[in-house]
Amino acid sequence: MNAAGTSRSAKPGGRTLANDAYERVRAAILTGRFRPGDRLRFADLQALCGMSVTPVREALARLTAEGFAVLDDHRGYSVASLSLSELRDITANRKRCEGEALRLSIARGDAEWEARIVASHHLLSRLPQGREDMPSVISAGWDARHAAYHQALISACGSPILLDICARLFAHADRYRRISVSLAGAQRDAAAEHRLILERALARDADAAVEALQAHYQNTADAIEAFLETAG
Amino acid sequence: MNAAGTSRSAKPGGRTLANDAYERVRAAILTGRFRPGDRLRFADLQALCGMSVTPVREALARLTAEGFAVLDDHRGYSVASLSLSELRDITANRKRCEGEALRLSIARGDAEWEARIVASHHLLSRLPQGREDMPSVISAGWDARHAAYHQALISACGSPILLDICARLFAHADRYRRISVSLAGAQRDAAAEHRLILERALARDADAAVEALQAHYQNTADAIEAFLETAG
DNA sequence: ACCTGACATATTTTCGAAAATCATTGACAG
DNA sequence: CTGTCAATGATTTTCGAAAATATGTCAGGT
Repeated sequence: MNAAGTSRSAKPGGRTLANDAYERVRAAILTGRFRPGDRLRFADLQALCGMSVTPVREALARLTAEGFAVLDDHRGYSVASLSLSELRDITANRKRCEGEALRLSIARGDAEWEARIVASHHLLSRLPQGREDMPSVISAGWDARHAAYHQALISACGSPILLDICARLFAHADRYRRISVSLAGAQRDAAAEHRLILERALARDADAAVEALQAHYQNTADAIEAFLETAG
Repeated sequence: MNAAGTSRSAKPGGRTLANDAYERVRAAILTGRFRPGDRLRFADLQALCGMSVTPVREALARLTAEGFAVLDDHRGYSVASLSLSELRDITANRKRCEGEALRLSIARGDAEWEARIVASHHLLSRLPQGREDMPSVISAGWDARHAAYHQALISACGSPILLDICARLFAHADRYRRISVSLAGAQRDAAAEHRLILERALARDADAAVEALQAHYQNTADAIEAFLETAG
């Protein structure tokens, strides 16, 4: 019996096998290891996760409700595919929703919120975004810190529902970004943009901060668009 | 073999038992027949839907991802409970998201969009919102037409993601409304507000139409709040 | 060559029971 | 009287196989 969690080897991720399957498949989709359009056969996923069909089925049901997988009745699940129009739709909604959430956070955030965004930005700035050698290991840590920084920025908005909407939009947008990075190799350097957003948020200049955040998302989307048009 | 659908008696709703269970349980939650906080035992739902545990489990996984049920690992599912703070959060986000969607629809909508909102409003106006006698049958039709009208209003916004967000917010808000109506008995008359929104949308006066829509949602929320504070 | 239909295969969907986990009860010690 | 702990019952979670459905193949006719 170790201190944290149980001693069972079969449930690394969550408290149930279904949770474990959910986290594994979700991570594989978001990182691009399961590619857009790929079929998600139960036999494969059972072998991969080392469990029966029931928990896998539950995991795919959740992922489908979140838009990461699609189900064709009696024909099986597959990874949700990418499209230029969806990327643009995600980006537009992200700019609107996260922009509003940032504005609220700047209006309502206290000193602890300031501490959260300073700390999470520091962690992010201390990590290279990615390199040609060992891209996977480094980028795994960077991806997590990048998501944590953006979450911290809007964490004082006071609306759990808005936070949930933003989290979902971020996850979908990040899938586009990670897949285009992993396939294109190159990626742009967003460190300056992240710093600019932080400075303006700390200065409580909502209009300027929101403008910087929206420009950041638009720049990211433009880079992905360029990739999708050539390789997609 | 009849023309539409299969001849199987076991699948009235969707093409699979899991779809059927999903629709049944969802409807029961949204109408308030399954009350907030109620436990959702598999034995009960299996008996109700006439199927085994697997499809029921899949249905509850989907409903949980949509926020209509909550899961406590190894302790079971239950109907999501209501709270004053959540009602206010839903209302604020609804005003923001649907307001923006209506503004986009007014800017982009063509003649077919106009026809949709005129037609759906006509259907809605031809039905009494509810009466003391026979409330359930009448209100079932009214609820559907009410949802259809609000969906039509924003149907030309051009953003599938925004439409999805609005649909989810509407469903959650409508659960609050239906439960408060069914428990309080009385309900306010929103016909004039619906007509005002339609007129301003047809006149392409976006600011005025959005203002009327947001006032409509705020008035509805205020009535529910009054009920929640007394009876909740 | 091309379409049709029956057969065989692959895959999903569902079931019924076993295993695992949680909640409750009641005995017993402090 | 109070708190701990084991035994019991209720419920969730998972499994392995059966049933249902879709997909692919191939012979036969036009």
